[in-house]
Amino acid sequence: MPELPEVETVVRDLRRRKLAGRKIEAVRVYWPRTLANLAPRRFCMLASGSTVQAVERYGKFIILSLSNSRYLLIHLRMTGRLDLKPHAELRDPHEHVVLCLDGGQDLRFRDTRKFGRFYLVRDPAEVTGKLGPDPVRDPFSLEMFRERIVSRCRQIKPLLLDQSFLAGLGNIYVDEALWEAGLHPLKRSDRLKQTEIEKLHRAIGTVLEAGIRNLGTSIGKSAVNFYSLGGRWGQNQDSLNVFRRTGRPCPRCRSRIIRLTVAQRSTHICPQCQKLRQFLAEGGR
DNA sequence: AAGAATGTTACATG
DNA sequence: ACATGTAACATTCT
Repeated sequence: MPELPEVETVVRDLRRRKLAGRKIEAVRVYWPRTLANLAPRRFCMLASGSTVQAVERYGKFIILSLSNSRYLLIHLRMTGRLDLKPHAELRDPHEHVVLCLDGGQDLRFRDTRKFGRFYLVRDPAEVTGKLGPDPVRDPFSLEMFRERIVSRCRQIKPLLLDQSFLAGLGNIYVDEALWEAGLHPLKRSDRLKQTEIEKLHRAIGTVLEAGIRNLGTSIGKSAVNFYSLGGRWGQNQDSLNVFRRTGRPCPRCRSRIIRLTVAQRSTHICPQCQKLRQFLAEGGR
């Protein structure tokens, strides 16, 4: 269930495994709905015979540029994974799309919940065009961030999860960034003070960089977990401060972490460090 | 055994 | 138009 750092980890692994330069010789589709914009026939026709030229990322999308001047955008959604395996290896029942590459390897897309999507397009902007800035790829200036925050009147957590506002954050890193910044997830964006916006801006950079450095967050085992290529998992779970740590002490003040639901998502906060109405706790005025 | 799971979107309502 | 809430997608795990 990858967010920006997990997707970045997959992209780096694909580069390291030299996906660029390989030719797609054939395509097998076992779950057609994975293909978001094309029927399997057309997808196979267009993808087969082209060579992967580069592997990029925007937000949570993996972008493969192909030699036929088309782009394959892959979104892993909740349980999508990519793997490079020998062509001869038996297909896992959850592998829904297989790209057969030259050299005898397959790029296989495995996705238990089947939410992941492939887009094959002429222009990646057809897919990424409505996304907000990517805080790692784009220059992520405080000024621009402040402008975007203040021009909306929304609860801060759902706003940060909104990919058209900012591309790449998901449930884990939003909870972590809000804790880092000391902000309650229901705080309204237009009521954030300059210092709070600065803290949040810095916190987003910090948690994403840590996630990337730690090769992603892998909580638990089995299908409900993040794995990069070759089934390798990340280390960021050991650095989480609040996410799925209900009842454990806040690393900053030792209060017990609590769990609430915000925008249909489980949300973890320190009730002491992340107060909704700080002026009440500080004794009024 | 109901509820939750690291995501997105369509639809409804205010 | 904008904000918010709900259901749906599909499967596995707790």
